[in-house]
Amino acid sequence: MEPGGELRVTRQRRVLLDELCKVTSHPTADDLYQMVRQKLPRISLGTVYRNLELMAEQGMIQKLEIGGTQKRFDGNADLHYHVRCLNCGRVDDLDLPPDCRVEQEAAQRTSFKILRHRLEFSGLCPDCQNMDS
Amino acid sequence: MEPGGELRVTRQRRVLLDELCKVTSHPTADDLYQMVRQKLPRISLGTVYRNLELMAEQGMIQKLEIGGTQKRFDGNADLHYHVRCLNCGRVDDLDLPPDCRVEQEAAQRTSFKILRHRLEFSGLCPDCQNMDS
DNA sequence: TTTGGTGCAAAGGCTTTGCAGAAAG
DNA sequence: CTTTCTGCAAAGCCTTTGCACCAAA
Repeated sequence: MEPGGELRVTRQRRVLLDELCKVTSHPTADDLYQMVRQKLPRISLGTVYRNLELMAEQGMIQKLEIGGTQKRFDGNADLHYHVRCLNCGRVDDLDLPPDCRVEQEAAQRTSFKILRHRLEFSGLCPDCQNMDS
Repeated sequence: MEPGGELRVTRQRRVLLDELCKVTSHPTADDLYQMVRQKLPRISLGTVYRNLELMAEQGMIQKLEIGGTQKRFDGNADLHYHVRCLNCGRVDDLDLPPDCRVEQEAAQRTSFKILRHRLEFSGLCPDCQNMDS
C-alpha cells in the first residue's frame, strides 16, 4: 500500500528505474536523461523529471536534496548518509549506520513534529585531493 | 586573516549584514532584498546576491544549502543544526549540540577528506501541525 | 474505451553576469 | 586616482507545465 495512486508500467518508467538502480552515482535528472536516451532515444527530459518526481513520491526511489544546485536521485530508498565533494560534486554513499535516536533528541528541543533527518558530509574526494586546487 | 581579499565597507553591505544578523528566520536572498529595500530603496537584487555570496565566502555569514529550492542565509556563521517545515518551509535553529566526532567516524569509512558536515531535520512546524494538511 | 502518460516546446523561478556609471580607499 | 562596487537589464540554468497525440489496462 504505497502512498499516492498507482502508476502504470510504461517503457519509460521501466528503463528509467532500471538505469537508476544500476548505478551508485546519485545521478541528476539530466544524467539520467542521457543514460536512458541510449535505450529510448525519443524520451523527453520532461518525462524524466515527471517520473522521477512520481517515483520518489511513491517511495520507490529517493530524491536527494543535497547541497549544490541540481537535485540528485538514488535508487536506494532507505535512509542512509552521503558525502559530497566540494570540488567536483561527486556524491558517494557513506557506510555509517543511520542514527535514529537523534530524531528523538531533536524532538525534545523543538516544537516541530520531526519526521525525518539527513546527515551530509562534504569534503574532497580522492581524485580532487590529488589535484592541488 | 579571512579567506579571500578584503571587502570594502559599502552602505549596501552594512545594511545587508545588519538586517541578516537582526533576524533568526534564515531568510532567502529575496526576503533580504525586501528587508533591505526599506532602508535602501534603490538597492538591486543582484547586489544582494553578490554580497551574500561574498560574505559567505569570507565566513562572515553562512549560506545554508537546506532542502527546498531557494538558498537561505544565516547571520550565525557557527556550526549548528536546523529543522525545516515540510509544509511551509520555515527554518528554525535547533538547540542540539553539534557533534564533531561524527566527522571522524565518517572519515574512517570513506576515502574522502571530510571538511564539514550538516545535520538537518524536517517535519511540521507548530503552525502546520494544527492545520490538517 | 477509458484513463493516464508522453513528446514537444514554451514558460517559470531563482540566480548570475556584462556593462557603464558611482563610490570607497 | 585607482580599484572595487552598484544598478540595471539581460541571460542562464534547472525544472515545471500546457497541450495534442499515444498507449496501458
